[in-house]
Amino acid sequence: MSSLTPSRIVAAGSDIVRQGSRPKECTLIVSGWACRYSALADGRRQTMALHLAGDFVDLHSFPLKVMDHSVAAITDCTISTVPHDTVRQFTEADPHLMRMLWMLTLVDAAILRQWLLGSGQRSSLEHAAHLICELFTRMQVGGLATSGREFELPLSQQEFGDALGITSVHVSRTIAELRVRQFFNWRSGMAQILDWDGLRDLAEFDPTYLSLRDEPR
Amino acid sequence: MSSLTPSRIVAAGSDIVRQGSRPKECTLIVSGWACRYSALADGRRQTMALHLAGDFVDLHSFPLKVMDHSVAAITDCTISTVPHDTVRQFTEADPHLMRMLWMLTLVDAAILRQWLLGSGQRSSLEHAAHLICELFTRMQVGGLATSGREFELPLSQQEFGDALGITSVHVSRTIAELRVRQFFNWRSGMAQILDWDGLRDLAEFDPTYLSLRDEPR
DNA sequence: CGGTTAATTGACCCACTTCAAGCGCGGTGG
DNA sequence: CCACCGCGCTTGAAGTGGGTCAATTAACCG
Repeated sequence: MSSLTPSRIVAAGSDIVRQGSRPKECTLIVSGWACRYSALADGRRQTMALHLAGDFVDLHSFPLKVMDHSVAAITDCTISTVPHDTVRQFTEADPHLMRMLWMLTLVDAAILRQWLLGSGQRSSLEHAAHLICELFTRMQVGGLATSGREFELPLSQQEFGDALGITSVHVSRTIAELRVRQFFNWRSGMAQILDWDGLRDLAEFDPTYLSLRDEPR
Repeated sequence: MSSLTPSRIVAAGSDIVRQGSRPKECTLIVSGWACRYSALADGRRQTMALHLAGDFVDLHSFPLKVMDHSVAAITDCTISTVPHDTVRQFTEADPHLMRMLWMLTLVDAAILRQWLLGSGQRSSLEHAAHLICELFTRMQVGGLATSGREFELPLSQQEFGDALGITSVHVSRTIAELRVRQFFNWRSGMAQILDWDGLRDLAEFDPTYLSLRDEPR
C-alpha cells in the first residue's frame, strides 16, 4: 500500500506503543516478533498476544483511541505505520476494507479466547502445546515456517511463560516433558514439531478459530 | 431500531448460539444475563464473557461467519436479533455505524484481556474483586444497578467460578474472604459493594479499558 | 577464554483442587 | 402449616500442580 510510511527498525525489548497513549497511526510488523502485554503494579506481567510479520499490533487504537495495554518488540522489528486519517479515508470509501480490518481484530479476539481457555482450564502442558500449535499454524500460513516442521521461535522461556501465565522455571519443565514425549523440540530460537498429531490431540487444537478459510466477507 | 425482530424469550440454561454454527443474524440481549463459553472434551468449561441487557453477544459473527464458541442464557433472557443482511446494508451506508459496532467488539476484546490478566497473574481474590468492579461499573453505566452500591448478580457460584477459572468451592472461600474484609457481600442473587475503594485497590481496577468516555469516533 | 545471560535441576512451599460431609432455604405436596 | 426434598452454599481435611529459591550447567559473545 502506498500509504505506508517508510519502515523503521525498533530494537528488541523496547516498547512500540505505550499503554495509556493515543496513537495517531496503526503499526504493522514487517519483520520480527512483537507482543502485547500488561503488567500489575508489583511487576507480574501477562502477554496478551504474540505478533508476527504481517500483523497489525494496534488496529484497535483506530476505533478505541486510548491504548489499554502496551506493545513491545521481542526481537528487532521492522515496522511501518498508517496514519489513522488515512485509515479513516480509505475505510469510509470502502466498507469492504473496513470489514476486513474489523475482522483482523476479531481474529485477535478469538486467539485471546483460546488463551483464556488455556490459562483457565488447560494444564500447563496442554496450554503450551496449544500455543505451539497456534504459532506453527500461523507461521505456516504466513509463509514464515522454515520447513514443514521447523520454525523460528525467538523467545526466551521467560517470554514464553509470560504468554502462558507460568514461570520460566515451569516452562523449562514443561518443554522438557514435551521433549520426553517426542512431541516437540526447541533450542536456541529454533523449534521443531516432532509429532503434530500428538501435540494437536494433547492440546485439543482446532484451527477453526483462526479463520483461515477464505470466505466472502 | 425498527430493524430489530420482535423479541423472544430464551430459558435460563439454554444455548442462544452454538459453537460451529453460522448465524444469519446478530443477537441483542434485551433483558437478562448471558455468557459466552467454551469447553474442553472432558467438560472443563471456561466462560469468556458475561453479557447484560444492551449487549450484542455475537456481533463478531457478522465479519467472521463461524462461531468459535457458544452463547448461553444464564437467566431467562429476552433477546432480539438483526439479520446480517440488515447490518450489512446499514453499515455500508454509514461508516460511522460500522465503526461503532467494530468498537463494541473491541471493548469485548479489552475486557477479555483483563480476564486473561486476571486468570494468568492475579490471585483468585484479586481476580474476583476485579470482576466485581467490572460488572458493577458496567451495570451502573447501563442503568442496571439497583442503587449506588447494590446490583443484581443472578449467577451461581459455579457460574461465577467458570468466569474466573476457579472451582465453585474456591469461589465460596473467596467471597467469604471479601465478606470478612467488609469489601463485598453477595447473597441470593443480590450483591452489594461495601467498600469500593478497597475493592478497586485490591483489584488494581482502572475502568479506562471499558472506553466509557465519550470520544469522537 | 572470561563474562554474562538463559536454561536446567532439586528441594521445599502454597494456592487452589478434590472429595465429602453438613447446612440453609425456597418449593412442593400432603 | 409443616414435613420433606433438592440444590446451592459452606466447611474441613487431604492432595497436587505449579511457584519460589537457589545452585549448577549450558549457550552466547566480544
